Amino acid sequence: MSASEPSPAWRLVGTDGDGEIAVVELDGAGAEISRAGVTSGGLIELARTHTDDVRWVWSDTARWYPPLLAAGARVRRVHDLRAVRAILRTAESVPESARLPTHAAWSAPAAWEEAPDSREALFEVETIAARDAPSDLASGHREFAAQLAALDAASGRLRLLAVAESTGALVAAEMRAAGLPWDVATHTRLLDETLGERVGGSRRHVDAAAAAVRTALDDPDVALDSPPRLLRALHRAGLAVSSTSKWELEDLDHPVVAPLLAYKRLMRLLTANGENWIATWVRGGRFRPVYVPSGVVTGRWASSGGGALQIPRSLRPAVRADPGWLLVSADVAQLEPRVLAGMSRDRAMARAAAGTDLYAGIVSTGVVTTRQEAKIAVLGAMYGATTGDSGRLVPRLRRAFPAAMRLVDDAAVAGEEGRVVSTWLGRTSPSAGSAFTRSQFEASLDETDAATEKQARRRARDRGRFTRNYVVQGTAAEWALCWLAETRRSLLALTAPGAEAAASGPAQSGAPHIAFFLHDEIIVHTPAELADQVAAIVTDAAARAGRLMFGEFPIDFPLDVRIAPDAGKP
DNA sequence: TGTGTTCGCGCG
DNA sequence: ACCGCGCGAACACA
Repeated sequence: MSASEPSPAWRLVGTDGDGEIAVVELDGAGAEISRAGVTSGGLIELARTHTDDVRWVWSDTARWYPPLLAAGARVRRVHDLRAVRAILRTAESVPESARLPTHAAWSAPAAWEEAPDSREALFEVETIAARDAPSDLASGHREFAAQLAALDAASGRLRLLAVAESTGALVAAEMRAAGLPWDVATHTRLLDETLGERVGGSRRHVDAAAAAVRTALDDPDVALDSPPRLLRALHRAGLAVSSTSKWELEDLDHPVVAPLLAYKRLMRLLTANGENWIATWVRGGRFRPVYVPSGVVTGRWASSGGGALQIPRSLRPAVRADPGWLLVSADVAQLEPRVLAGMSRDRAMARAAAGTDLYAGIVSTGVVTTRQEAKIAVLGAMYGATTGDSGRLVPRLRRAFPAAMRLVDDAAVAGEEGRVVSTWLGRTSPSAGSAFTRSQFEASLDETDAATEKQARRRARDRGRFTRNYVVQGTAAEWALCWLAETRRSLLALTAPGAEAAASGPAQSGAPHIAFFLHDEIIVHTPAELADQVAAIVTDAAARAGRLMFGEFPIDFPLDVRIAPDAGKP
């Protein structure tokens, strides 16, 4: 948010009264400097030639950016009105006086206001909001002015979040346009190795596992794909299980266990990522999912189509660079406890995180004796575990890292009491739903019964675990967004010192591009000769993200970086 | 025949 | 059992 300058600070694009595209240059305060109508070709030309630091403003990146990308044009910086509005509408750090006005066209439908505890309603609203974000100039200008005022009145951290969120929207569109390089031959080979070769309409190893299950159960007709019928078959065989789930079967000592688990594993791969998946989702050597930035309430990304965020690790070798290109794969170890240390300013925890292995660092403080115990304790602290090994170990963590634990414990109490919580940069959790509120009210009445009280306590605990995890998962998502944005910025600077290079799309110009992003992991597809520089950029971006988020507080974000033709892990 | 729910499992 | 997701298959029901 720069001060008023003679040159334009913002470039608002939208449609005019006739549905034609117009571009308005705005000064730092958001006041109009000039206005011009353009054709769609003219807009592309504008994006190609204007590689300055003027920030584009538009209603929705998913609406405006794909055509530019298809024409090989990219923009450097953007303010995405839809994405920023979603943050500002609920952010606690925006004072009441600066809250966004409810414009009919932007606001959520009544269904959402009335049923805030319905995940389905939320999904509907987000879908409608994305489709219906008004793209006309007048709405955009009015909305932008309101957002600038709200951001001015909010914290600097929320302004950082608005920028990071908008940049994330750019990356999501760019990743879809570029696609993830996917080698069908490798994928097919992995399927053949794991599932066995095709026999008729089936697979050899799948058939063998199914036959072994039927033998072990002495039941030639057992239905393996129907949980209820399989459960009855297990009961007939004398197995005392309440479900057919993997974790329950693992503990049993019975000859059916091994082949049944194998069958489940193979069938999962076949149905989720078999030939059908390849035929549906891979075209021209690229997997192109739709990424949905902030599709998760915590601010994490979601995806739509092809299960982009659930690609099994066993198929990672099918992510394969083009000839002459390489993949730089980087992920950060134990991201969530590291951001917890940063946001709680817990110096003891930061010291434990100083090496590359936070869990080993915790062991060396003496609070637990093994790495596995450290891991279970930390995950339990962030998820709100109360029972088992995890619940038993958490109190030790509370003594060793009081500041960190107080932060998550406070978040849990807030949730149990029906309050909202916010991430480090200021994304605020959804408010308690009507079912929660009604339940707590009914339990508070004099004539309440034990069942109602029990139900209310359970709902309170459930919401407490959600808000406890929200602050950590959401802040981790913010760190990752900063990392992504810093990586993108440096990659652009690496290959686009002049206007010409920036004018070309990534694949056409031979420039490195972000090909995949998954919570705490980035994959860059790059010409081989630039791979070392890209690895340095990704590493440096992680350090920058840490400073953007937590200033000089000494918390490390060490990366595992791998340069290879494929994205498999050795 | 189509629609919505539940289970189970992949990812972090 | 302790957070957040997407997706496919089976199934209940219209």
